Amino acid sequence: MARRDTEPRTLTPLPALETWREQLRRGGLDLAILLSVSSTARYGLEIIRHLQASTDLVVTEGTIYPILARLTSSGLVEAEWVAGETPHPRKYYRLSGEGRKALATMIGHWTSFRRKIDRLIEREKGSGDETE
Amino acid sequence: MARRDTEPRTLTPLPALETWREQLRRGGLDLAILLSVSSTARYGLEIIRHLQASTDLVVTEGTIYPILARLTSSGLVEAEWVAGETPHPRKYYRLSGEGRKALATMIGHWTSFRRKIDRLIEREKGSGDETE
DNA sequence: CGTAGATACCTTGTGACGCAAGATATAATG
DNA sequence: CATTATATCTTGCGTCACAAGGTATCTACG
Repeated sequence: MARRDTEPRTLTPLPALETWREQLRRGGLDLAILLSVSSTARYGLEIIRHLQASTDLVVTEGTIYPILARLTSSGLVEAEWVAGETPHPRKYYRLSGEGRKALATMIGHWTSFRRKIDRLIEREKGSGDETE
Repeated sequence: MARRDTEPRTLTPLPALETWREQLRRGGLDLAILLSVSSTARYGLEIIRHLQASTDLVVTEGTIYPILARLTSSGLVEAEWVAGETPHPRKYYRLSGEGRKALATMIGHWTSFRRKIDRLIEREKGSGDETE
């Protein structure tokens, strides 16, 4: 447990930009996690490592377990304990049937949302934004 | 004030998908609003109409005024009252110098984030997701 | 004058969320 | 027994969007 003890815990009012970045992430986390367990069953820490390795998204334990619990209780993923094969039991999560439908819907929403923001960026970029 | 009185106010536990959609929006709202006032000064209700017209993003007054206040107090936009020319005074918002820098940074973050999610979707889509 | 309607801005109350930090559990090693 | 490594879960904090309701100002009608 000697991991993050060099940082004195974020007490600053967070310079507005940092807070925004965190906000942005929030919207994608559920989607990212569902995608992580969509083709293979994975356990908690494995999901964290998978996201980090494949997308650089850094998710901590305090973040992922509440989300997994929420996704489980709403029926989008199913959890199963697997013990014996590893030193410590692991809880594997996989997408449920309902989750698969939800995921398809979410991907649709994501695509639509992404398009809206991108369109706005392109429109405003070329509409007189020259300040120099 | 007879506008939204047909809907009995959302009391349902929100079927998980709805909550998620709202979460996703959150991350993009600041960005969308900054973009709205980046090339032209606009007042509150005008921003709402502009976003609706150009991107279908529906933002209500209860949402936009707190955000504008936050963006103003953190120095990313500047506000100016304009009275006399219209029946009712309007508060025009425009991007500040600092806001312009922040906007550029945010666009960078947005692009990077979007790429991560898109990559994840493509990877998982083609990695054994056939259930039929 | 009164009041009704339109426009515009702002505030309050509610529920939800991410996350750092810490707690808990298990098994192997010294 | 203590430590280390792995793994899951919980608590406390600050933050946010948003529906609903409130305020202020001008015009129109009688």
